[in-house]
Amino acid sequence: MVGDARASRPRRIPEATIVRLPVYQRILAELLRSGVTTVSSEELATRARVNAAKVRKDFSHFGSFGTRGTGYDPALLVSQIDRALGADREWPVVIVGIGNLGRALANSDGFSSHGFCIAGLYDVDPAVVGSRIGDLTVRHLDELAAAAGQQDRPAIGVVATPPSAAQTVADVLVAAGVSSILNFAPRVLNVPADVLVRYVDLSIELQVMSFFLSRRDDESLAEADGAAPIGTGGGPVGVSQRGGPPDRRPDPPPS
Amino acid sequence: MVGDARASRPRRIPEATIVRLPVYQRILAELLRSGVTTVSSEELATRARVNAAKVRKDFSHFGSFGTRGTGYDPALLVSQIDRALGADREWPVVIVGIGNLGRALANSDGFSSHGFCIAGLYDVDPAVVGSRIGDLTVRHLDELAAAAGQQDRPAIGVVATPPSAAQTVADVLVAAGVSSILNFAPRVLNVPADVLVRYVDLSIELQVMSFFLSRRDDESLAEADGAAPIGTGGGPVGVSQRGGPPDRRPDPPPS
DNA sequence: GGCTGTGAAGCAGTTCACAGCG
DNA sequence: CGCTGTGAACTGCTTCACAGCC
Repeated sequence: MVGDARASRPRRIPEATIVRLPVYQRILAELLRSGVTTVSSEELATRARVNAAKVRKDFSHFGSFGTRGTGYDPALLVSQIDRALGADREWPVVIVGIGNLGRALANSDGFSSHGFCIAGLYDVDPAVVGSRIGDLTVRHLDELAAAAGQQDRPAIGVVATPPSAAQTVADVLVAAGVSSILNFAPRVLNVPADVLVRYVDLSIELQVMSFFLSRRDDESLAEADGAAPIGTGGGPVGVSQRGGPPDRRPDPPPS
Repeated sequence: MVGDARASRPRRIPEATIVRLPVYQRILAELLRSGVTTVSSEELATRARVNAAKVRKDFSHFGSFGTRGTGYDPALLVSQIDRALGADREWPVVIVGIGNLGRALANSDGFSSHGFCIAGLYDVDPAVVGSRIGDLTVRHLDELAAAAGQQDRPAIGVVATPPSAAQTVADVLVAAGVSSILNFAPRVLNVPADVLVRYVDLSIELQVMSFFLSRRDDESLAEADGAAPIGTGGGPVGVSQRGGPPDRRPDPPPS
């Protein structure tokens, strides 16, 4: 809102905001479906379980779409968020590792919605290669390597293999020209500096929960101290949060 | 390190640190297996793709386990991290929603390792209820509700249902006495303030990647500006990071 | 000399609180 | 008067830089 008034150029949106946009979007889409034509930051904040000021600041990073005294138009917001997220293009995704998880992902509709299409399924197990999932045939990983400098090369690679194969697969993906990798294997990946890796890691999530669970136990045992429990403000379990937003959760690094 | 010298009481470990501990632990376990008896913060940092100072500060939050001039003893670190994470206890986990994802989770060894045990699998689909996975039989969700005030009640609940069922399932989990929920459904959950929810959301991850992908495209188009690309320091793609740590990734809130 | 442990500086993200517009 | 948009304060995390111990 200072220099550049051009609404087109996003100019530095914080990553923390980016991660919340899809959540708002989901909520807005639902409101739209139920015929709502205006929504306040307060209303959205409640549904998203965040602070209303955060909602307003998040939106302010890419424009002023609200009407003072009234609120926001869900339809407008949805389209602006789509644009900010780059959902106007379709990114081809390949999934490597067609076990239970890979299959779950392939069937998930997290892809079909919102500008992604599955461009290929890969594995190395002869028992799996050649089988069909939806209208796609699982191919051998070697064929992915061959897809290298092709015009049809994938933009995003999903690693759903056992950890022991993850680094090798990542190498193949990078060689095939992928520039973002979503890694479900519990392993830090080594990739070139210009490739983005994000991690989804069940066992980290569980261990974080374990931490808060035992923390809580410790606290109930130690019901003696001063006034506040230990946490930041009045939070119940140390850092952790009122039914949701311990907001934030890093992703592991590569090996 | 100020007042209480008692090594037992963790005294406020930042959540950001907690999330990295499992990563270090994994790396340390591997080093141990290969017979390494000492490791520097630098070495660990490289493998974890983080800054060495961060590694040292992370450990410093729960004690001084290193030897100056030498490094850390992996075995000692592993045991200390385990303790900090509360891995000395076994937390019973229930999984609700036995589709592809639920099955993948049930078969995953993210549970068996590190102090978790699957205490129950639940679904509502008659085609699934009664089937066996490993040595567990899938039960009807109603039986979970019945498990309420029991001594054997689960500590952690995993929601692996379609989004439309997620809130209902969360309610049942809370009623059954669960105090942490790991939600794989793309939906913000409403739970009481003392229940911790963490979110794992494929479509958010993809959309974040989409953002960075289009961001990058925009940048290559606009190869004109000043010296630095746009990002914080010298990072290649705005915020995003050298092959890994855009460190951080919030979780959506509940509806 | 090497590497840990840690104050202090720096930075990112959140929250407050209010000015400004409808 | 209500609700957005935003400077400014604040909180938490990261990084630097170095003192201290081996």
